[in-house]
Amino acid sequence: MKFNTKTRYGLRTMLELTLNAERDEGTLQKEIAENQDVSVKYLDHIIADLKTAGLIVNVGGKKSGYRLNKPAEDITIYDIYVAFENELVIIDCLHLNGEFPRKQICVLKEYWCELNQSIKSSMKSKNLKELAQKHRNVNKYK
Amino acid sequence: MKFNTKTRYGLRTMLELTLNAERDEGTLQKEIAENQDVSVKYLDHIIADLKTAGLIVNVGGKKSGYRLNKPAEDITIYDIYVAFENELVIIDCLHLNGEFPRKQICVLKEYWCELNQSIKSSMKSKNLKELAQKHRNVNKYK
DNA sequence: CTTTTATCCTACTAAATTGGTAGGATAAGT
DNA sequence: ACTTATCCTACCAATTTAGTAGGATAAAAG
Repeated sequence: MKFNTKTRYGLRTMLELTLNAERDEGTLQKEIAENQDVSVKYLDHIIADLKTAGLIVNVGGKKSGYRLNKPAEDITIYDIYVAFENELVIIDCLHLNGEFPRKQICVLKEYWCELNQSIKSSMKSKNLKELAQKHRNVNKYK
Repeated sequence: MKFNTKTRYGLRTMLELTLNAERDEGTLQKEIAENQDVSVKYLDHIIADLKTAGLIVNVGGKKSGYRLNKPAEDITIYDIYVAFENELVIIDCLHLNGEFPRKQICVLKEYWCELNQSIKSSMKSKNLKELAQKHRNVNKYK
């Protein structure tokens, strides 16, 4: 029961882009790799996933680099999670409908469903803007 | 981000023992295996873990079999989870204190911590007695 | 007291997943 | 023309998962 490193690095990447959002240039892959202490090569995959999910874009030309593809307050932790995994499904059989072969399955399946929903909504309730604000606040006097 | 099958089978096993708690005999491994559609051999591991965790006991003698080792309302989903895994730690570095090498780590770590706590307390807030009652209620008129 | 049956315990394993690295093609800026 | 950044596909070692297998032990039944 763990989140994978892609999601974690992906979240860091997204937060970095959010913090850089106001500045003139976009953010280069190399820059992110250095700040987040991950190889450029591995970041390749992470950025590819974030792009595919439509969360970031690479604006070319002068002052090129990656930028968020929508306002930071419209990107939740769950959006970032889903960029790397499928929708959150904490036990495999959760999507199955219809027959319940085992006598206890109903009530337990219901429980897993509730937990699944609860985790999902926790992740949906936090967006990048909040995180960035909090970060700025924490680092204000340093 | 999934719960493993041991935890799922373990929970089913525990619920079955709860539902059988009032009857005279304990519950045999074989019986559980049949009801839960899992091999006796695999159940071996599951039961071993539950025993090690102190959640069940095997009472010998006449009317032998497994029983809960404490009242059903004192056993939570989280207790069962912990019988199969360690304490819930959704990202590896969560326990680290002290240095934060990356500039964003503070606020993100804080977020992961909160999520971790929230999942934990969801799991702690549901106990076997509630599940069993709900189950009985659902199956009342069948 | 022998046989059967249930539990206990250790070892093994095939398949899937994770966390990357490697190589090169492509494109674009200088 | 050269360099640098991105894009894209393939590969891989280590770990985890979801079991099976074999046999020792204990205890109940006949």
